[in-house]
Amino acid sequence: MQRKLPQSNLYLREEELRRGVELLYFAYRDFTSDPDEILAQSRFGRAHHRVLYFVGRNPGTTVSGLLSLLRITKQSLSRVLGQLVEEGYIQQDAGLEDRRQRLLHLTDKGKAFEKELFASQRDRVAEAYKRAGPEAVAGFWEVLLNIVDGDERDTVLRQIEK
Amino acid sequence: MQRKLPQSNLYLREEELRRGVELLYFAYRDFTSDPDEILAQSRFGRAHHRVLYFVGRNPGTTVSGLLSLLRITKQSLSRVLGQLVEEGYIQQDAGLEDRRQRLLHLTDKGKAFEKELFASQRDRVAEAYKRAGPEAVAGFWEVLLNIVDGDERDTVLRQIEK
DNA sequence: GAATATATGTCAGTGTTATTGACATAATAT
DNA sequence: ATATTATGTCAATAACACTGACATATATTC
Repeated sequence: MQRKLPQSNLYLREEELRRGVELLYFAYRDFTSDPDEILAQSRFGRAHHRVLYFVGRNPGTTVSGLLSLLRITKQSLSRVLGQLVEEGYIQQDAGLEDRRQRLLHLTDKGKAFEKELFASQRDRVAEAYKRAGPEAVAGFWEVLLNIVDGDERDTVLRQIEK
Repeated sequence: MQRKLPQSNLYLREEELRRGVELLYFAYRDFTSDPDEILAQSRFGRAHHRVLYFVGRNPGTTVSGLLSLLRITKQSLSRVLGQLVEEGYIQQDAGLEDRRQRLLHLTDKGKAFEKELFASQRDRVAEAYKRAGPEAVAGFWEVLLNIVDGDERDTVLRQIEK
């Protein structure tokens, strides 16, 4: 746990906080540029990537499951998901117990594309982990998890522990 | 430095990499939602926030300085910057040595607004730092810096050490 | 069985942020 | 004088998100 800082260290504290804000901005900017380059060659964008990614990680999830995980509207998802289904990246099956539901799965084509997109980020993150070392990586996870909304941490933990 | 993992740990490694990808996604999503809420009450968006932020951090920077830091096009910046100047958040002065340049500064109004926007993220990040502790924070910085493009790390370091 | 709720889909309109390409102006450098 | 640089601007386009309204099929409840 962090020791209480004396008041006189408020200036230093602000610098540390701005450092976090800025590193998050720059890291996220570069981290998303890898898949963006691949996506630019197709008619897909970042939103399609997110859907492919989370359907891949949660096979059999439903439309509303995706909606609450991604926190976008049904109309936004509908366009993106519709294109992915139409072009054969995602397969929809009627729910077994509740036939109103659409259970979502990646097709082989979808799996291959997701793998390619993930690989571009995997290499960057793996290299960063290697350079920073395992203890830094643990701190990286810890701080990021605490930046997530308090009432969403359980959802995120369930997701990353799959 | 990370020890070499045996081949049999490749599965674990992929889980660790996906954890980083997912935490970055969720943390960034919530981290940007704070200023977004404030911005939604004005006619400004996330792009305006970034310009306010980096002009505030680099008083006297030029248009091309901002362009290379933010990596957007002149046309995209032009619209956003123009609105901020017109509404009195940013002041432009002709360069002292090169009068073609526009040296950019926040006005008092701009400083106040930037402060309000930053406060919303500061509280979130400060709380996360406190919960995770100083060692985790150091790891958080280290990994994020290594996620940034190699050829941009110097630029980012110069920025965060201001 | 009828009424209500849920899961999903769809239509029309809007706004923000970004892009590219072309061209213009003013100031500096050669 | 000419070329280059820093900035600004116009027009067109695209991705991604939003709201509001309405439709359909299936489940649940009274």
